[in-house]
Amino acid sequence: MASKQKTKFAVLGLLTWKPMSGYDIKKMVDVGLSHFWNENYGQIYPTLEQLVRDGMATKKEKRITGQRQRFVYAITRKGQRAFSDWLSEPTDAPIVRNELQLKFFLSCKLPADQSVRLINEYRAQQQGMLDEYRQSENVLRQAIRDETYPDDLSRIFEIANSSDKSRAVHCNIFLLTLRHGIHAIEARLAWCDEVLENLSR
Amino acid sequence: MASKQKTKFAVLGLLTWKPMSGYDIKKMVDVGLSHFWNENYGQIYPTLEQLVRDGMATKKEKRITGQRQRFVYAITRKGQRAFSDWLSEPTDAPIVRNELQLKFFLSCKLPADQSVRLINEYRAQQQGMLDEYRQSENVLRQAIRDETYPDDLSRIFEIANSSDKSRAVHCNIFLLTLRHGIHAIEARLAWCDEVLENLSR
DNA sequence: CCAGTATATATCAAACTGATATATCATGCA
DNA sequence: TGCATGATATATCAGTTTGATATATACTGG
Repeated sequence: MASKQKTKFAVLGLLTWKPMSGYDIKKMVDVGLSHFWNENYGQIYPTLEQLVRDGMATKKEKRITGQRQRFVYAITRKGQRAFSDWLSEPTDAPIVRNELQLKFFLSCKLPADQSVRLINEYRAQQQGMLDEYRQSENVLRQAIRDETYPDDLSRIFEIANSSDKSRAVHCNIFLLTLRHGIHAIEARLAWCDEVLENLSR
Repeated sequence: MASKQKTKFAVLGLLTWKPMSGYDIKKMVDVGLSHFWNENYGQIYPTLEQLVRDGMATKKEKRITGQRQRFVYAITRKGQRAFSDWLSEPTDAPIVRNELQLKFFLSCKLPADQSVRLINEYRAQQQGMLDEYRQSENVLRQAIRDETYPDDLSRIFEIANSSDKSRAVHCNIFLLTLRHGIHAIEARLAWCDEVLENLSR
């Protein structure tokens, strides 16, 4: 198999922001990238080891007194080059796995109320996600406008960086990618309405 | 591990339409479900065997003279029940892996023209897909309106079913799920414009 | 009659997933 | 003070999934 190893570049990319531990990386992905990406420990830790072996990252134990053992990884020049090369390579089209679409598609021979039920559940699920995203959006917009970084965000930025200027940049990129997620959900909701109308005819 | 085995239900669901071979199933997924699902032979053939072992499908060799060996699988009562049960179970939220979003996110510290280049490429890629989808949409809409099924579609429906009434139902479900894909792409294009505007400020 | 393509089944190493095991430190509260 | 709960942190692994490839037959046009 040709292998894609996107994880490698995701990790490398995050390390260009600042040195991190495997745990930090996981949290970063879960908090900030979850609507378009995911990684898991089973992938992160071996990748980190591999990066060290390939000379793309260095591993250092950071034991702050009275704190748990931490291994912090930093990107090397070679790693930066590999990351940069990857950015210029052709980008795969988005990959989607939508279980609802599958169920809906496969139910077309069944009574219509079955399909309506599926759509209504999907609608509710997506609306719930939209509410959450909108809340995050408001927090981010306010932070950017006021140049203040409330507790909700401090956690993320503690990891991501320190300086106020970096915070602004980070807030902005979080907001921009979140907007992608919001657009995607709104599209799904619009589709639900369209289908519901089609089914009621 | 708890195992998901969605493939099992995807296969079962397609077999509720009509008996098919592994090859048929793969083609069906590639042609009609590709914008929200994918399966591969490495998953389909073992799943088919497993379904037979579990008494959820039957395997029959259909050797039409002068044609290649074919194993056609049909769903059993037990299989139908399993499929029906799955439909009622909670549905996973859509899973997305968007490499462009990842690159864009990770590039926020680099010069803005890098980001602009990424977005422009994404835009072009998505616009290309939209053109294809729109073309399929037109074919499907025309087929439904005129109750005629042109060559483009005959291939799909040869697999999917025979009667004209079933064709209409199939055309409709293909159209409805295709609409989901179109909404999704339009949302991505709208996001591109939004970001481009943000970056130029 | 031959090359290229479509049909069709099958397999496998490599990669990925999600859950779990282990351990340390912080916090509140009874 | 002790003790449950939760956050921090690293690590592993069985079970799943992926994508590529091997094999073979039939069809199609030049």
